[in-house]
Amino acid sequence: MAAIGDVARLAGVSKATASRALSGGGYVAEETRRRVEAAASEIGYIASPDAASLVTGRTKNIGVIIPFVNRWFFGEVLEGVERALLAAGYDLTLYNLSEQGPQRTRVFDFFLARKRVDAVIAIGVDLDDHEVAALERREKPLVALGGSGGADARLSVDDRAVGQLATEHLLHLGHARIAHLAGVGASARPTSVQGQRRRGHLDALAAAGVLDDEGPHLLETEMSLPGGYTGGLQLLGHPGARPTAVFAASDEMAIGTIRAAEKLGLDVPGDLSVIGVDGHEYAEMFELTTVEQYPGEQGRAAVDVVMALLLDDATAEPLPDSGAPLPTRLVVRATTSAPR
Amino acid sequence: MAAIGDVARLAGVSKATASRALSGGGYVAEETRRRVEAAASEIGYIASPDAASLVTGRTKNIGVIIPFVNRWFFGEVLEGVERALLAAGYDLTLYNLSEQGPQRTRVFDFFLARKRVDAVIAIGVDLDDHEVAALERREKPLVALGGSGGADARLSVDDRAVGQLATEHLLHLGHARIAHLAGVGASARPTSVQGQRRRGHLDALAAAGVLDDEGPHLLETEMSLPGGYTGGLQLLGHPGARPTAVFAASDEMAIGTIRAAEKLGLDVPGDLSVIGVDGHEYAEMFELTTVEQYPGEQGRAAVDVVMALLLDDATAEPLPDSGAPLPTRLVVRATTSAPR
DNA sequence: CTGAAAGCGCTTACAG
DNA sequence: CTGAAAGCGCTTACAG
Repeated sequence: MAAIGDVARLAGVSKATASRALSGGGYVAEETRRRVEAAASEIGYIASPDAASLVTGRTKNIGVIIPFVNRWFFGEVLEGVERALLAAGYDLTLYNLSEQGPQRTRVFDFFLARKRVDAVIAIGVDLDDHEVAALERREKPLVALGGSGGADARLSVDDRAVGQLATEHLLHLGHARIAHLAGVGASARPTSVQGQRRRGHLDALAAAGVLDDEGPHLLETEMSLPGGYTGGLQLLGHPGARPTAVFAASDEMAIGTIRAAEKLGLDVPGDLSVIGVDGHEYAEMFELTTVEQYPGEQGRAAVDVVMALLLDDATAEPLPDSGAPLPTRLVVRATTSAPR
Repeated sequence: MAAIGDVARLAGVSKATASRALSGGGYVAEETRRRVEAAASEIGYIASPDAASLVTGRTKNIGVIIPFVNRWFFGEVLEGVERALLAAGYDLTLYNLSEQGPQRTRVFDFFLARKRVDAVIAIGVDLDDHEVAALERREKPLVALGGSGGADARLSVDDRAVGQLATEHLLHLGHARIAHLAGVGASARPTSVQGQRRRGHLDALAAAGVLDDEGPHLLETEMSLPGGYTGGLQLLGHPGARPTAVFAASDEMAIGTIRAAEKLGLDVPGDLSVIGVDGHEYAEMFELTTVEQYPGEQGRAAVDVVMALLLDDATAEPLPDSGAPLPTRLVVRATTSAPR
């Protein structure tokens, strides 16, 4: 188990000098540095991160908490975060958080409370007060991507504007009976992603004065493809005034809705227009009109902010991207058209 | 920054006793233990894992290397691993490996080479000699789930049998012109998952004597839904003897193929039977016939093996599940039927 | 530019 | 059952 003492001996210097040559700053003669490096690589020396952390207080490790790994948006963000972290020489410790429950508290009170990470990135999680407090006590920077609850920095799409834009697109095409398939919790938690999208949808309807047509068609369901399928069946199978358009809160839901429409013998977009949100990798294949966002980029941006926070420490430097919402873009494809 | 010394002082014992009371084994009077625990929770003490690792050599941290996070199978496995690890009190450090390239070597030579993990779980990765050597040098247990290359233990589905079963199902229904949509690299790397599935497919055809019908219809493509879509278009759009059935190497490919068939105006299963592999969460919605496997369980099983390896150390205890292939099951739904 | 020494926060023989 | 001491492998003032 090669330790730094071995390297030092082989190079004929002290451990202090070996340490400085290998990692720390400090002056080291060029010639000495070369000798130390040669010695290190000769015996395959790699510093123990634990020992280094113990003295520097830095772990070079970032904790990432994320509610799903197997939803497109979250998976994309995670890959973006991982790539950026790796490039910066950081490890990523993953905490896949279930909705609620004892396992979740365990993560905050036990895992995250230990001093093993330099900072935490929370992706799309709604932090409650207890959780924020648990993190604050450890004085670790917390950067959030979407979600809600106290954080040192939060990157976020303007989900209300997204919802508004999606619905405006449908209104613009001439639709009046527009249903919204929202994520579970949209009305209960207005600050959540799904809540904001729903809010924007209602804003657009209200602004267009179509709200009272015959009351809004709103349904909450899992933000997944099967969720969109069963929700779509529900929305479209109901007798009476069928909506001519659906704004689904995610592309996965939108694709499920399209499938449901097909199942019921409805033509998309002839009988029903469908718009989603995300820019999912399947969107093109399904010719889905959607409001795109760029989760991979978002992950990278979150890492940039973390790195800035870790550097500046107390300094109140303006953070990269601070303030401005993350970019989104309406992409019109073939699942939306004027109503018949 | 509460340290164990503070706890000890508050409880009126030595650091050694405090340590024993809190974590280590060793005898501690019940009354003393209570006092120490009270003191610890009073000041919110949590042991520094780095300091503990330094002396015990155990990090309570497992490295997981995985090629994708955003493919259903891999996401499921990852969630299963994460849950099991969390339950065991272990952290999960994620290494999302790109196919090849400098970033990949960096993970093996730099990240994994450090002493930050107690063991490594490799999910669906084909390790080359250099990589295996890099891991062996660190004497960390390596357990593999699928994939290939040296490992201390490998859990695996019998992919050859899976391919055979899928094709036999189609043969049994009376199909003779059966195409196979294989994963990229299936013929180049016969030991890979996609290679084994292809092998099993060919076995079944050969056994049934239909191989020479007019030569096998084989196409390699990305093991994703868009991959299945473009592959399906290719396979089905070709003039001449169109296959009456397709065995797709994954459910995502199968769903893409179904979509392609619909696009071409073909009825499934009337004009084309489709079978996949996985038991994807979308399978039911698409009424997809498939050979199911259980990635969440597989992840959990891999963790069990790691824990056994970490416990037994040198002991050559028989590992849980050792030998037997992981379970799979043919689930017949509505995308396969007898040919017209 | 380099070395000796102290110390990061724990755990673990070793005595008692 | 408990305590004093050594040590895990580094890094960082402090002298020189």
